[in-house]
Amino acid sequence: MNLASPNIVWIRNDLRLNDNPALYHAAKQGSVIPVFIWAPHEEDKSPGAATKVWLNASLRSFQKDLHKLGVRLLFAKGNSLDVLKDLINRSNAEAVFWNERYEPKIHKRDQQIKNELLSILDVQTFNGNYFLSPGTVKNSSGSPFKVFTPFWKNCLSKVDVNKITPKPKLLRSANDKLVYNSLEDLNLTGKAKWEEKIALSWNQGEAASHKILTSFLRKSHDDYNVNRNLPSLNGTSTLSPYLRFGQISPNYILHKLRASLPRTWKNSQFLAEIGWREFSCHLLFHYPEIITEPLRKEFKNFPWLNNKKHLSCWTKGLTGYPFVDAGMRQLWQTGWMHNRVRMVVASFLVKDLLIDWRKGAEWFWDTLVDADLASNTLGWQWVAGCGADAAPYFRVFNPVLQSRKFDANGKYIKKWINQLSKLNSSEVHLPNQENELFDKTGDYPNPIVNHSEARINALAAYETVRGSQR
DNA sequence: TGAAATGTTGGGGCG
DNA sequence: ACGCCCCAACATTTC
Repeated sequence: MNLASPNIVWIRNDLRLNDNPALYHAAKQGSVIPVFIWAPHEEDKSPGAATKVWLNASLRSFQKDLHKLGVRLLFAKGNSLDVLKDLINRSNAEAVFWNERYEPKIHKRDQQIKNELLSILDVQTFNGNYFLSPGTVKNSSGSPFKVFTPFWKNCLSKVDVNKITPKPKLLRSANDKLVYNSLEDLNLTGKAKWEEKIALSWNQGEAASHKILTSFLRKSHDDYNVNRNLPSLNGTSTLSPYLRFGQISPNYILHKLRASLPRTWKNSQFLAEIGWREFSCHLLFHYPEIITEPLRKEFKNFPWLNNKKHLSCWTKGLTGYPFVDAGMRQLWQTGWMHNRVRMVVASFLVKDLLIDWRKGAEWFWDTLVDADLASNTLGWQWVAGCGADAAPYFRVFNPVLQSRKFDANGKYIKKWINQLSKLNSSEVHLPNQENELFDKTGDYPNPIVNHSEARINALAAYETVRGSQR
């Protein structure tokens, strides 16, 4: 251990000090050089606009956190291997540490980089962002689970509940002279108003995620099963973007949950939702082609309509179904959408409009601050009925009934659609039906499709899939 | 982590 | 008092 031969910590989706095994072990073995490399061309899918806004703010925050512990976060752009090799040469590093990622292309890239670097120096990689490494959860016949419940049961039986890596107390800086780029040089954000608005509507740091978790466990977890479905409340944790960038880890959440509910934590529906994130990651690891292909092959030739005008109405929140439009506007304005509403807008796109789930996944990928390749892909396939443990195709959400059920007084709708603010709770779920409401709703559009007709069409399309299955 | 269509039941109006 | 019908209300089946 000496300052002349430091350890490089390759920072990726792990912008945290707590429970960060790569950072911790590097620090334990000597001085550290943390580096973030912007290489969007190496990703399975180049990060979307909203994620870049989040990433930008988060990197700034993490830079500060590291600085407080005595080290500078380096920024670079280009090919990851080239940057790492250059940094190794210039710093005389003796080892490189990182926390693993499991998206297919990235995972393959990392394996290649690891092999390449191992001929020069020591490389240590860790599973820091999931409970278990993908590939280690199999059923009795040795294949991956395709149904959530048995997967999760198996997961819970294997997970090491005490596995949490301490926060390093002080980091020894290796070399202050090394400079690549500034955060601004990475050009993650422009000066657009929406970018600023999204950046300001959140507090992106690791510390913020801990506050959110603490407050959620104290105030909201008890009523989670009911309140998580009501988008006008803050019944969900809103931790998704923090999990996406590793500002908080599943192990850390589990650690706090167990402290809060020592006897009943295993039954937590909230924890199960983190389980779905795990499930998605493991499935994508085993079936890399599902980013673009349906997991259930019989959906390969599904007769999507892909009406461009309809797609455009959906993205803009102009479908004429208030609950759907409110969700799409919340997404556009904040980079986030309540989970219940995500299911409804997704069902509307895929089933009422018969637009390919991949179009929806693209839009979410670009607009969600928590856009994660595995969760996004599997979530959309689930709604479309072609994924794992998927909603049966004949389960078609009625956007008006969902609205009445989960936003009875229209509070959520009115928050996001100004034109509907004057309607009472019986009018707000489906206005503009050839009646006198027109004066109250301004230019809010009429429904672009009739739901009951759309439902019949969707079921007919499903028949063709069932036919090809035989 | 649906909703619509269809079936069943039982109370009450009424001839 | 009785049978008949209507139709909520609930249950089951189907998509």
